[in-house]
Amino acid sequence: MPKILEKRDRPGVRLSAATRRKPQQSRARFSSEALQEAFVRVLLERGYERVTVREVAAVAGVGVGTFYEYVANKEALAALTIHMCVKQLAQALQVSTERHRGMPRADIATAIINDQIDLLMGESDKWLALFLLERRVSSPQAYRKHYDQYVDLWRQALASACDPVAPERLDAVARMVHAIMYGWITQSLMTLGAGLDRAFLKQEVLGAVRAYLREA
Amino acid sequence: MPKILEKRDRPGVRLSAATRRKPQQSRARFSSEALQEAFVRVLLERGYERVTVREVAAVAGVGVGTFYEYVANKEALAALTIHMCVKQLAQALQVSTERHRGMPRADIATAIINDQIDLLMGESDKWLALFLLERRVSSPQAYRKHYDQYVDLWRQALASACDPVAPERLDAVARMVHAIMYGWITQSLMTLGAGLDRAFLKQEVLGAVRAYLREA
Amino acid sequence: MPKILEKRDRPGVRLSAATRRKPQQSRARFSSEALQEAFVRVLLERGYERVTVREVAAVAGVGVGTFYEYVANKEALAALTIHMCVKQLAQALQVSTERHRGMPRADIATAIINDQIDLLMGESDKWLALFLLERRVSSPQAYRKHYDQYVDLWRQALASACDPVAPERLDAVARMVHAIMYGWITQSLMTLGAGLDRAFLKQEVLGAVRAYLREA
Amino acid sequence: MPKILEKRDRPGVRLSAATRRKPQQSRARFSSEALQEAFVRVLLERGYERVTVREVAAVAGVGVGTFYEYVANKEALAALTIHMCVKQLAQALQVSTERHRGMPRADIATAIINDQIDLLMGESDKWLALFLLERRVSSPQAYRKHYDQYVDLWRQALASACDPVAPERLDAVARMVHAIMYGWITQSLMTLGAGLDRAFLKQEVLGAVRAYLREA
DNA sequence: CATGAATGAGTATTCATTCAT
DNA sequence: CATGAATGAATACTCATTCAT
Repeated sequence: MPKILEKRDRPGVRLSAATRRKPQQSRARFSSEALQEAFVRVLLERGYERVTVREVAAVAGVGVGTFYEYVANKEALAALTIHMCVKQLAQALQVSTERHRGMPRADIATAIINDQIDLLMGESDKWLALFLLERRVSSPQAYRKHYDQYVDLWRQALASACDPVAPERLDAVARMVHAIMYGWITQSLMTLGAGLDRAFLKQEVLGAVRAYLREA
Repeated sequence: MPKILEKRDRPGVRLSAATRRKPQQSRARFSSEALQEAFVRVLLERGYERVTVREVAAVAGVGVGTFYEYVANKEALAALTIHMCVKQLAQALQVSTERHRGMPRADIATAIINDQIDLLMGESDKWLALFLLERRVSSPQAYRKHYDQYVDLWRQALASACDPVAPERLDAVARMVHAIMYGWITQSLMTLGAGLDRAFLKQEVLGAVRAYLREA
Repeated sequence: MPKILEKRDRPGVRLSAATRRKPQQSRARFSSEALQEAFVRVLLERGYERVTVREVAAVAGVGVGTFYEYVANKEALAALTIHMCVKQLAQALQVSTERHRGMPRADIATAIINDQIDLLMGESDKWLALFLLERRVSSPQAYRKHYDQYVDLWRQALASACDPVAPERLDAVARMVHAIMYGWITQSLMTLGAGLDRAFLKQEVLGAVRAYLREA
Repeated sequence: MPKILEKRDRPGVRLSAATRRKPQQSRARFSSEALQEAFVRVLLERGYERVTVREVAAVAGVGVGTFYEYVANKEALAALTIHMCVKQLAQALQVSTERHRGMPRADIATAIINDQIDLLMGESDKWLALFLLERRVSSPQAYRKHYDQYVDLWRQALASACDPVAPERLDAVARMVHAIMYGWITQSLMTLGAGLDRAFLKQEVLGAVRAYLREA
């Protein structure tokens, strides 16, 4: 593409050359993952509005065409990225749940909450960006899908306790526990920033959830 | 010199003629309000992405130029619309708060929650659309601004009870109560739709908040 | 016009309030002149592209409607402004010409050139702006009209000398003298800026014109 | 996903179909040149104000996107077009200059002037359009850049004569010779139209320049 | 499999101009 | 005679996506 006149730096290819993978470098095997990573990187740098397919591809070290070889489109990559992260988190919590099977519901909840907050706050920047992203792009349907997954997690957890919640209350209680937990974390992240204190986060939400469960 | 070029029905203005105000109809006095209303109407019909300035203006019964006479741009109208609704709601709750000054904190909380849910669910379609809109367009800064307003409301409410929360806990408790309330409502609205049962909503969240306040 | 949200400073109304005439202030009598002055002021401040009718009207201390009461449109005001300045200059030179009637052509030319350069360089900023403006807006027709006026001036001057140019050469010589003079001044103004040395300007062009006339 | 919405002939693309290149026709290699050519064509047809990116692209046989792939924007294309033409002309004159090195300054000047007028008047329509265009769009900076290039040409030419201009006068003389030449040609073109007589143009300006050089 | 040049639909925004008061 | 609120035509530009190589 022989440019004659220097165009002011074109939007969409603004990332410093240093951050782009060299073309031809080993990518191939997991281009989808590479694209997700690249997406998160660019997302953190610019915010969703400014993310361009060109730049994500460049950062991932592939051509634009290759981008579409692995991902249906930009929105799909956003959804996929969110989905994979959320799924990974849910799986980790699943393990946590199973390890505490048979214990009192308060202890199970405590464990899940501690684990979740540790997991999220360990990469708080990334998770904040993901929450923000989800707000922007996620449809209510997609939102609901993820949401139900977590509610289900709580349902299982609360049912597996030695002092299980009454079956007819299980659904509502699981929803509420998740609402408290998820609401508290996302809202705190958004209003207090990614740098907030992990201990504070835990202590407060544990207080609320334990109080609720005690009376549920 | 306004050209009278024949304009076959232009793409981008797809709203049925019936829904547009006749031009020259009484406007002028409250164009900003008219634009906000029109915005919500179009938002409900199409979703934010599909909202065009042209259509909002047409529905409001004004010209595009007039749109920009009253609103800086589309995004600003979205922000303004959210802002006005949220403000109105907060003011209504403020009144509610003041009416219950001096009563036990549980009663105050109950009143606020009941009022808020009634207010929201009375126009649940609109509020769902607004929540969705806020998710898409609101910056963390704007989010925080609204958020803090509500936290403040709770702070005042909890401080005005005959059994007030300990001052050193007031902030954290206010945040948590709002997190539970706001998380529960928005998440329920988004996952269960605008048609959900008002009584269920109230009963569950009252249970949680009261339990929390009892131990706070 | 009740604005609810502060719009970032609207384009078109950017001039500091101090520079605007108070409305209702004595204008009336010479609105057209006031508009021309205002136009030049705004032109100098912003460049033609950025001149808006709104601002010119504001600076002139009249309403937009009044602008159109006195001037057909923006372009017409530009043309009028140029026209009036050029005309005034030509008239001044006319006087100069007549004062030197009957003298040798070299002396007449010297006088005209000296006068013209003094006149232009006395307000070099304004004239540079006007040249620039003319370049941007003037049609070849309008250009030609002004041009011919000056050629005519030279024709009269050269014919009125005690050693007049041969009648069959008069036209061509007048054109050329004006071409040299006008080309030299405008090109120097544009490439060397409004701050250039008046003496240098005179000396060089006098040398060229005198040499030419000697052989014409 | 390019929507295949039926597009009745769109307003804003008014060029007769016959003049548009077939899409998919050989382009690619010289899109920038194709765009410049197309630009000149449309310029001649409509005048700068009426030139639209859409039409230039259509005439060049490329899509709008491709336009922006090769050119930053409309104004940049105008500047580029002027720049390339001026540069080409200057190069041709450079050659002419070098061929006459060592000859008397009058002969060198004569050669350059003859060549330049032949070159310009060979495509007088195009050059008139370009002069007009430059008037409209060129910044004083861009103007100066081109101007200095020509002055430099004259400086070299006058210095390479067997009867060179005194070094301390070289600059001023080069400026003046160019001013006479350039002023005469552009002003004649603009006031007398593209159809003027080449011989007349040459004869007059040669007379003036030779007279000047004789005394310089 | 990878590429990236070419594509064009789609929309926000400006500002000169009008005309009811 | 003056006003300025209302108007809407008109156009540049972006960037996701395709498909020939």
